Amino acid sequence: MSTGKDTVLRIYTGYNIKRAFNALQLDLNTCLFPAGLRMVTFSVLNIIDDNPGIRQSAVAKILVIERPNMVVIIDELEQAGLITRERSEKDRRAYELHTTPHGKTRLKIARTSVAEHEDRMTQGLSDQDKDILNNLLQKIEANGLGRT
Amino acid sequence: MSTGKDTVLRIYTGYNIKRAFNALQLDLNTCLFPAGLRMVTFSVLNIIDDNPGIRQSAVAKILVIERPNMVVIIDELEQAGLITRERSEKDRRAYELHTTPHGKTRLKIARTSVAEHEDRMTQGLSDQDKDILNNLLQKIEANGLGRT
DNA sequence: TATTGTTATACTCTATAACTATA
DNA sequence: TATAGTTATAGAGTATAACAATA
Repeated sequence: MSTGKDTVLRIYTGYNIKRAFNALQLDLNTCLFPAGLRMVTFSVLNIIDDNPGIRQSAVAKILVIERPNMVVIIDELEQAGLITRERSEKDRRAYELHTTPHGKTRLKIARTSVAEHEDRMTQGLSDQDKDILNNLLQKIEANGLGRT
Repeated sequence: MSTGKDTVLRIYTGYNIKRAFNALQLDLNTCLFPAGLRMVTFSVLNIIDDNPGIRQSAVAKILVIERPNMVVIIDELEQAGLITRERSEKDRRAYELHTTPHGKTRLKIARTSVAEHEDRMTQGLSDQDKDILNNLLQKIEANGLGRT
């Protein structure tokens, strides 16, 4: 049946997730741009700030990023003066990552922008709706990871 | 507060959507591989089958794909013998796209695989849960598109 | 002039193999 | 031998500019 629309695909949860994610990512990157961050650098900065001294490989594991790709992300954050990379005393192969004061300030600014972005993207959703949504999304993720 | 996890990011709907989407896409592409399709070619084939004679630019608009990128996707589907590309009589600039019998057979097989994939990914979700999820995702998408 | 499809191109994201230095 | 970080590289996916044919 011809509809001229994407009705055939709207039955799929996967399609709806992709469309929502694309719209959301566009808005997020726009709102992070003034802070000099992207979705991935914002995520990494958050993880480092929440886990002082964490290693690159641990960040990579948490965010499911390949280690080679993590290197350039860490480079970018270090060169921007947002994090420090210091050799571990206990394991001289590894680096310990910390947010700088500048990084903490930047993170605070970025979090404010992201909070506004989240409010904008979840307009019309109640707090209960948001909880339900996050819960259902995490169930889907868990169903997928069970297959890895 | 150090948790060693991604708790700081789990408060964001955007992060949960990204994680769910990544898990879902991995599973989908694996399940579409035997049918010789990817997420995007499956989507395009569905749109063409649902809208016989549709133009490339219309498919691109529906799926939010740039026209130059659509060309190679249409090439791929045509070379696989799944669709035909015929000059429009009414507008000699445009092509009219149709699924071939082979394309319809392939689509049927792929839809069965994708249905299994969707069941797998939404395991533990009731029919009502799925409706709620799709509804909330479409609201988020609409909130984003309002900003374009 | 504007539009359809195209080519060329470039930039991001992602994934793998192989190296080094340490363990 | 295994691991942390790195380099090089290749494949997707995505985005823009400019062109030919047609409207």
